[in-house]
Amino acid sequence: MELDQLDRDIIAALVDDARQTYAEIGQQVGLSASAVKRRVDRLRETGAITGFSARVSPQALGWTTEAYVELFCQGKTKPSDIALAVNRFPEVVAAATITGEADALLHIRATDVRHVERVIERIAAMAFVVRTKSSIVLSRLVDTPPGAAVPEARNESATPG
Amino acid sequence: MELDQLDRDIIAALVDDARQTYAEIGQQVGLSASAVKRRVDRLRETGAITGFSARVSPQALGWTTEAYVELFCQGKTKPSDIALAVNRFPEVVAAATITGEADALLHIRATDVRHVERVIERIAAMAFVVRTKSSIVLSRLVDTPPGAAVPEARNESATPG
DNA sequence: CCTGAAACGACCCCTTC
DNA sequence: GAAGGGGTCGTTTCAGG
Repeated sequence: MELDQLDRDIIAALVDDARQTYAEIGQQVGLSASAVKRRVDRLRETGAITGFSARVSPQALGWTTEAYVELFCQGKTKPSDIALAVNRFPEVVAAATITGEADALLHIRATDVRHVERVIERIAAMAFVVRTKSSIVLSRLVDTPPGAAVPEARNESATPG
Repeated sequence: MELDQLDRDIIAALVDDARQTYAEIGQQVGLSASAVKRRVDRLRETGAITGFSARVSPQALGWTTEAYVELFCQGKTKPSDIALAVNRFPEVVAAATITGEADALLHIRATDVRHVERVIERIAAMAFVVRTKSSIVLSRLVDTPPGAAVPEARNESATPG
């Protein structure tokens, strides 16, 4: 589907604060409340906006430790096998198959380092896993709520330096 | 701060759908709408809930490609230096310093592989960067909206297998 | 523009320390 | 008897058509 600048502005506004009223969004983007609502409804129907969610502080919920784990799997392991397996761990908040030496990269959130260790232990014990390589997160530098940036506008990135 | 089970249930409900009415949430958790609102207000004040956001489909916005990039930096590079530098790239949606060989891990979203390449090129050109090691994401297996799980309840993970 | 509904604040009640 | 948390009600504002 096609998104114009107004759609992108509306999305950016909703990513910033999903509880704004349509009138408030309208003021920001230069539309009436009704027009904004029509566009938001359309954006939801077309799947550009998939829902609305509360942003929570993992720390406040007790998730103080995170880690990235590279997964090295047996030759014939299917991505769907990995997906099925890691989905059973609530601690695995993200996972993807990747290029390079490892087959997959997992992002884990846990209550402490000991907890991370237990989860990795269990994952490593799965049949198709040959070995794992973990990195504990020391400090988070960036954690962007996605969707604010605008690829099509060709301002792909600032030009640092 | 202290979170009881009611707070956790309310958070889970809001993570699932931030646009539910207080009355609806109240039905789920067993409270009146007013009581829910009071708790939500408190959760926001204390920082457990940091805001409300629209969930967007990166694909629909044109971000079809992602990559993870390990950063190897010069000996005396400070985390804040890395943070400052990578924050200028809207394509860097997450970054953290980590244990292991690499100093930091970046998560990049871009419009296509060529775009990823350009961003990595620019990052690699930064003064403190010695080298980079990139992995393109082939397929995303898990992408959890964080906050649904409940660490304190001691159901740390399913027991797969 | 109009209607129904939700948010919001005020007030009272109950419990607990 | 003071403080914290919950329920009820009335008013205002927003969503939705």
